Amino acid sequence: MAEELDVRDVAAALHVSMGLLLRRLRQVREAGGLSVPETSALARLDRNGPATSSELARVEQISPQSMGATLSALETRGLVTRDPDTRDGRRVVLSVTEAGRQLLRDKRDARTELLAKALADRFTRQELDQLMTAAPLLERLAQCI
Amino acid sequence: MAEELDVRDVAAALHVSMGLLLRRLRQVREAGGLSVPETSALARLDRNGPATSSELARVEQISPQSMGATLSALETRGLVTRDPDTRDGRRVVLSVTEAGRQLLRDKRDARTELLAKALADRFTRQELDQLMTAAPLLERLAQCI
DNA sequence: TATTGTTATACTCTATAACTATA
DNA sequence: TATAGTTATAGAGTATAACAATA
Repeated sequence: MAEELDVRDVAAALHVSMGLLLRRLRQVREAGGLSVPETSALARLDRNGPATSSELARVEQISPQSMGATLSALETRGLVTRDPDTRDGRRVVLSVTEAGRQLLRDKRDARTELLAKALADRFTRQELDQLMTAAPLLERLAQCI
Repeated sequence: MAEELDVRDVAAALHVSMGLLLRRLRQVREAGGLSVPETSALARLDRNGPATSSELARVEQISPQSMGATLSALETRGLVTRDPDTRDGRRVVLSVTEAGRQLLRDKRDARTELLAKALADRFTRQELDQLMTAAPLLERLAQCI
């Protein structure tokens, strides 16, 4: 009983604080910066290697149509390329370009930089460890709901 | 040096996993349920007591206009009331109604329930403790960026 | 002048539906 | 028939700008 209540408290606390944090982060958009879904899709493509739009939509938990729009925006900016699959005419494989990789590596994602700065300035080493421990748990949580 | 890189890793990991989780949560909307910002505003009003629209907008990190729209929706559903401040004609004080309190208490927030269920089913006691430790840190992070 | 709140408008992200092309 | 992708349309959430009322 007490345990179940406790789980609900964890859920509520996480829900509220993540919502607050992401609302704040979404507002950050430097000139030339990427939107949240663009950043997420590009980073995923970089980490996991080439993939189709449908596959990306599945792992990122959005509709194929939404992912298509996001990828079109990235392609227009030269950050990803579309290559038709020669063995299956329906498939189009997306890859990160050198420019896309550069953008990810050159610490130019304004949101992540903002977060990093705040973390460095206002959090102790121990607190950073605690957040680092929580991050993969949050990702796992997203995948199992 | 190594430490600064580490902070950036924490930031990136948090950013990605929170984005994924919230995108997933936003899709959950039971009949009669509240949207994410509605839930957040109502819960805030319940925790902190009566407040004006501007005050709520500040703590929730959205524009006064957006908060006004959210509160109108909550008022239409009878979950909050608007009371003019007799000493300052500009101010309108919002309060949670009994129905609003009931809705918050009766564990009827589908998103938080979904989270709680996943947490109870798939996470160990230790992992729950780690997430509980991280929640207030995330909230603090939201407030200082 | 400064503050609280409202109205009008537009942009971003996402969804669903309908379609084409390929398997 | 089933799958990959595109196009069209709509809705939610948010922003900015302009305004009215009050202090």
